This record gives sequence, structure tokens and C-alpha cells, in this order.
Amino acid sequence: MNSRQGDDMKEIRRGRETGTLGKLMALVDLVALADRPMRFTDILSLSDQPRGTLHRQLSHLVEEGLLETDRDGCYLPGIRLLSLASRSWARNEFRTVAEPHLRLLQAQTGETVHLGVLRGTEVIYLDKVEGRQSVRMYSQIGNASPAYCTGVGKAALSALDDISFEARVAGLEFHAYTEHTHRSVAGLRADIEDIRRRGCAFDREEHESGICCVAAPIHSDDNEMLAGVSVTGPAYRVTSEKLQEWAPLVRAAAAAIMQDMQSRLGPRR
Amino acid sequence: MNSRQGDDMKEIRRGRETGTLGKLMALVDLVALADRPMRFTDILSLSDQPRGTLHRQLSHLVEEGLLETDRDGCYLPGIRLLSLASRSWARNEFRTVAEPHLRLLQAQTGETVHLGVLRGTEVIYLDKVEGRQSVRMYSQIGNASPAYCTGVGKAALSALDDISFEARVAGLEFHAYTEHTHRSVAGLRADIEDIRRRGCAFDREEHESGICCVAAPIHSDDNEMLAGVSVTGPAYRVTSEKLQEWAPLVRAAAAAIMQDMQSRLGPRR
DNA sequence: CTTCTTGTTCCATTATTTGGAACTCAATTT
DNA sequence: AAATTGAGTTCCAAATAATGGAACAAGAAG
Repeated sequence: MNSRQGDDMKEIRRGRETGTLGKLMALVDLVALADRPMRFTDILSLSDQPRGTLHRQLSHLVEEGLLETDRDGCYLPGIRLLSLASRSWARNEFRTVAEPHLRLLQAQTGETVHLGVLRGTEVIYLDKVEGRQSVRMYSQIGNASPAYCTGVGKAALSALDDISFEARVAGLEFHAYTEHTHRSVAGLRADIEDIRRRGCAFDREEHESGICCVAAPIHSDDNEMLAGVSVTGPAYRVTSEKLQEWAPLVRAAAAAIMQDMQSRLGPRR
Repeated sequence: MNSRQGDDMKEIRRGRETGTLGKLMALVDLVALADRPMRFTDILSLSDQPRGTLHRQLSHLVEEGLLETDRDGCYLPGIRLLSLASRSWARNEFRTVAEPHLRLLQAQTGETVHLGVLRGTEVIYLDKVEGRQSVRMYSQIGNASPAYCTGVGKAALSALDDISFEARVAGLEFHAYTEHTHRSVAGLRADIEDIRRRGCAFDREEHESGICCVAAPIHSDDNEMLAGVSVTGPAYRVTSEKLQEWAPLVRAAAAAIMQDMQSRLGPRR
């Protein structure tokens, strides 16, 4: 109708398209998040672009190595992504500072230790330290999971004050991964309040059946960075008593990481 | 002069800029390859863009999560890279097919096993299986190293015919990582000829002092995909005799991976 | 053989990027 | 205190790149 409405729309849209790059990255996401190689036509139907346009966009992405094509002409995520990520991971300051503490915590508990950062309402796992049973290292690194049903995610959320918390979870959709998953903001809110009091979060099979964890929040003083550290294991080994027993250790690890971050960041500038 | 020359130039240029995306990815590279957080002005001096332009480009990259800024305003690789890479890695067909063979080879030799693919004249490591001593898993995954001084790289190159080999290494610059590193195409060429005859490549401290390896080539029948698998270890443990002893095992692993790839790709289509 | 489906190329139109200059805001020097 | 420098940000006419419709290939299905 009028131009004001148009402007409002623009501002409301979360991922406001960053010109050309935004459209291209949306395609990369589309291909990377799909769980099978995508044909040209598959992508065409999911992205509403004209054929000619889409074709050129994909060509550019392939040329830059962000996507690849297999011999059937299907599109896959490109290897250049791995290459770029490996460097960013190896030199990530937060991760390198936290690493020794993760190892200590792993040694103390014998179970798998995770480090994750909050990104909107998702947790992205930055590191993982496993014990002997080397099932598959790394598999979790880089993974994104919902904050509301993971220990690390809930711990990170608990560092927010009420107003920031509500702003962040507004409009969040709850997916019932298990019968214990929170189904509404109300349930999550109550849990978060407990977590604030307790200083650590429990995940009792909320994200995956048979998997429990205890996590503690890590955050910068201005809450610009929200993260968490957790100890995870199978429910038959990780009983409620174990979770209680490990809670102080996890809190201590989180505290140590926060302190190291401060002393690392302070003097630098 | 004439248009032919122009066309030739275009074809010769490796990273021909893909319009907007090419320029932006060049910036991502610049930031990701630097070994310290980059200030706006640092980037300004390295990329020859006007200030205004560069500023908008970086803003877009940050908005899309490919880059991030720390509290000092320095630019770092973004966490979204990790997230995208993790998905591409987890579902990489070649890697998943190869994985069991890498594990077997690791068990047979007790040393670290690598899987890498050739990209131009660089090897990118796709997977790594280590034994007990869990120094730092993953660290190598995604890493790019020159083909001419790594076992995997030389093995992959050996699958090329003479013409393709010369075309690929034309203009290659040799950096002397150790005293054993090849310094010229001539030396590399001779080595490659031996590798072709032998069916496997040796790296005797050519890339890193004190590190030796034996590698075998993996390639699709049309040589569109060139890769290699290797067993690596410290020189004091990995003697020449060991390398000879492991050579058949490595060749067998490579052969098995090739066969699995074929039977996987064949029926699919 | 004809008709779909899938993928590729072309080019005038349209929208985005460009780059120079002007501006802000500290920190440093005079 | 005023002036100068350095670092980063914003603006807008001009240059450039992206767009999208249509036409063109090339198989596969009917």
C-alpha cells in the first residue's frame, strides 16, 4: 500500500538478504542442510529463482568452491568450506583457551565433554573431548542443535536476564525430540530459573533418548558471548546421582574458562 | 592485440574472479589465512579496495556469518563456516566409504592414517585416524598442504599421465620445508616415475623434519577425482624397513577404497 | 515422431556494487 | 585548548554485475 509498510517488512525480516551474497549463501545453506545431493531442479523448486538466474548463481558457487557437482550433476557442499573452517577452528581463541579445561573435566568424569556457543537460539559445538571409546571424534564439532533441549544451550540461556531471555525465545518453535523435551516457553522458563539458582543445567533425555548431561554457563561480562560446557553420557551410566556429583566439577571448569578468557582478553588490547 | 589473447589469459588465470562473490571470498580467504585477527586497516592495505567499498563488503560478510568481529573490531573467520563444513564433512560420500578402510589400516600399522584429496597442486586432508596417543584429533582435517612434498599428494599426482602431470605442475613454486624437499619439477618428476612403477609414494621428511610416510593413490577411472591414503609416523619409529613393510597394506587399502567407490557409484545413478 | 523434462545460453532491463569524498570521533601533537 | 592525524563510517551519482524471460539443446518418456 504505502512505503512505510514495505520498510517495516524489511526490518522485521530476520535474515535480511545481504544483496547478492545473501542470496548465494541461502543456496549454500540449502545444499548443505539437505541430507542428499541436490539436483538442479530440486534446488529450483526450493529456491524461487528463475532457471537462468539459479543456473548462474550455482555456477559461481561451484567456481568458488563453496559447492561442488558430482558426476550426475548433483550439487554438494564444497571442500573449500572444510578448508576455511579448519583454519578458523584451529585458531579460535575461545576454543584454545578452553581446551585444557575440557581435558581435565574429561579426565575427572570419564565421560564426553562438549564446548558449545549460543548463536541465536541454537548451540554450535566448538569442541569435544572423548575418552577411550573412540566411536567417532569430531562428528559433533560444528553441529548446531536447539538451545532449549540441550544442556549447553539451557546453561547459556540461563546467563541472560529475564528481558533478554524473553526477547530471544520469542517466537521459538518447540519440537518434541523425546517425551522429556520442553514443549513451551513456560516449561523452559521454569527450568531456566532453576538453572540460574543451581548454577548448572541438566538434560535428562530431552534431546535424545538415553542421553543425559550436566552443563554450566560460560559468558563474557557483557553477555555478548554466551556459551557452555557439558559432560554427556548414556543414561544407564549417567544416573541422577552422577549428574549431581559432577555438577561442581562442571561449574568449576566453566569458572576456570571464564577466568582464563578474561585474563587473556584484558591485557591484550 | 586480438581477442584470442584475452581468452587465453582468462583461461590461464586460476582464481578468475566470479563477480561479486569472488571478491568477497577473496576477503574471507584473506582473513581465514591470516594467523591473527585483522583490523580494518590491515585488510585495507592487503586488498586493494577503496575504503568505502571494503567496509560494505566486510559488513555483508559479517551479516552472513562468514566473518565475525571481536570486541576490538578485528575481523575473524565466522563460526558459520564451521557449521557448514561439519555438514559437508559428515555426509561426504568418499570419506564415509573410505573410513572403514582407514580404520583397518590404522589397526594393521598402529600409526596415523590420513585420507586426502588433490585440489590443484594442494592436498586437502579429509580424514585422519589415530591410534592411542590422542594428541589432537582433527587438527589435520581440512588442512591444505602442497602436493609435491606430501605422500598423499605425490601418490595422487602419480595417477596422472605425463601430459596432465606437466600441465598441473607448470608454474609450481617449490618451497624448501626441509633439506629433503623437492626443489624443482625435475626432482619431483623423477620421484613420480618411481612412484608409478612402485604403486606407492614415500615421504622421508620432505614436508616436516622427523616425519615419514608411505602413501598410495586413489582415483576415479576418469581421473576426475585424485586422492591418496597414507600411513604417517615419526622417523625414529617409522624406518625405511617399516615403510617397505607397510607399502602393500597401503596399496591394498587404496585398492579397496577404489573398489568400494565404484560399486557405490555404479548402481546409484 | 512428438511431447516432457532437464539443463544451458543469450541479452536488454534492472538492481547492486563501486569509489570518491565528506563526515565522525578519538587519540595525539602543537 | 586548538589543530592534526588516524581509524572507521556514511552517502550518492556512475559503473558494473545480476536478473529473468525466452530461446536453445539434448535426453527420456509417451
